[in-house]
Amino acid sequence: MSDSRPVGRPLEFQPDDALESAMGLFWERGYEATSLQDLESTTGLRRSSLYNAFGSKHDLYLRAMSRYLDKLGELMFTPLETGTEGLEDVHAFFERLRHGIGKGLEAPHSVRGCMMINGMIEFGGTDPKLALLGDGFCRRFVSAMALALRRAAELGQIDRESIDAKARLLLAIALGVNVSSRSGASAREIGALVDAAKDLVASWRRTPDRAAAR
Amino acid sequence: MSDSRPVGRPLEFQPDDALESAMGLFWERGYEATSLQDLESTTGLRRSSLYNAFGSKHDLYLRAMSRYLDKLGELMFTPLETGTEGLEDVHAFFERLRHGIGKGLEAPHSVRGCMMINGMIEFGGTDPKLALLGDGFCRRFVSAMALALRRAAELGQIDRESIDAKARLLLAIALGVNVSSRSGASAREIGALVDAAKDLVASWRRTPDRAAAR
DNA sequence: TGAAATCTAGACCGGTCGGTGGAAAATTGC
DNA sequence: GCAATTTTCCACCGACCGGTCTAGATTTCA
Repeated sequence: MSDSRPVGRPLEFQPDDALESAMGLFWERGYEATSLQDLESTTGLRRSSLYNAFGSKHDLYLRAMSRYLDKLGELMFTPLETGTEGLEDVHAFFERLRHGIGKGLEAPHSVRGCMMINGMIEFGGTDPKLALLGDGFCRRFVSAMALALRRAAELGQIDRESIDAKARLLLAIALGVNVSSRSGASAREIGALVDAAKDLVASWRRTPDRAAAR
Repeated sequence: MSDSRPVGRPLEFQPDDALESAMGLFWERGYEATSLQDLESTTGLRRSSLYNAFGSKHDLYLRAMSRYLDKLGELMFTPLETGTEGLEDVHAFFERLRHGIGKGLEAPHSVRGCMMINGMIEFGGTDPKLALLGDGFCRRFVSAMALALRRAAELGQIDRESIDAKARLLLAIALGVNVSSRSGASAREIGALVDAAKDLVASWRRTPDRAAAR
């Protein structure tokens, strides 16, 4: 079971580090616009090392995307899934969205949007493996959000009806926020959008008896 | 003032036709993934003719995008701007969105999403001219939507408050719908999303006196 | 008919693309 | 030390990239 120490010359680099910087480049420029030469210079590795470690450019991209999704999931979705506060967890999610998907993912100065969304649009169903990742991403978003909303219903904060539809609507809004972000919207604009989303969520709140609906 | 008939050999093709098919290709594949060779074969023109008529690949792309925006504006935004029905116009907008942005723009079998959104994501602020087009697109969306909502307010259908925020939220949702569409969501899923958007709009309706808030 | 103007066909350009192969370097077990 | 193994370096590959150029075809005007 224990894998023996490999024989031969040892790697001179940390594959994880290389993957991390490759991820950053793909995230910023997309797949087609990133050349092997670009990857060489930002990872500091030669082509052969990259090939040896990851296979083709496309394989490397897929690996980078998976890594991105892992991080994203932990940062954005896990809290939604494990939270116990119902609506507060949903608000917290949008608060995280406001301050940038990049937080904790080492966001650069430039705005990159969400790497998964960028990839889905660039490939547009062309690449089955990427489409699968994209599908998983959307499903996880919806299920995590629905989970939090269902908990909110249990807590009596909102109605039990049409929770899935609500979750899907929030997915669409989050997608929209990311598109806006990537296309250069100001922090103010993104902030306003997040506020609107949170208002929407707040509007689902059951009124204790009759009071202000908003 | 009257431009005289040009001297020399006349064009053997309709520039508009070429632009139309180039638009279709860029729409489907994006900018980087579309080669001059691809453009030659789908337009049926040689490089020199394309260059003669449109300049560089990038110029051609920009022209194609402008054409797309013209059509899109007329099909999607003009009705919103000239409508007189308030909320009904907004519902009609989403109904148009449901049946595909491609309608009237000769949507192909495959799903292409919105060409402008695809472009904004692919370039991500890299290209100033495209960014300008994207900005104009978003602004027009928001202003047209706000116009319709303001008319709805005048008709007493909704409150006058936070109309701009509502319009921006609807933009985010529409962006999200297009992303979902491009990344291969089924017609059913898109339909559910549009339904949720319409429900949201409907929820803004002022209750005549007390009746159902939803 | 001929000069000027414009367009088309397609060969051609240097550069870059993603990817490969081979020799040298570095480590292992023996 | 030696064979085996693996990685690194870097030159090199054919293909294709966006873009240019020239020769010849086709038109208008005189």
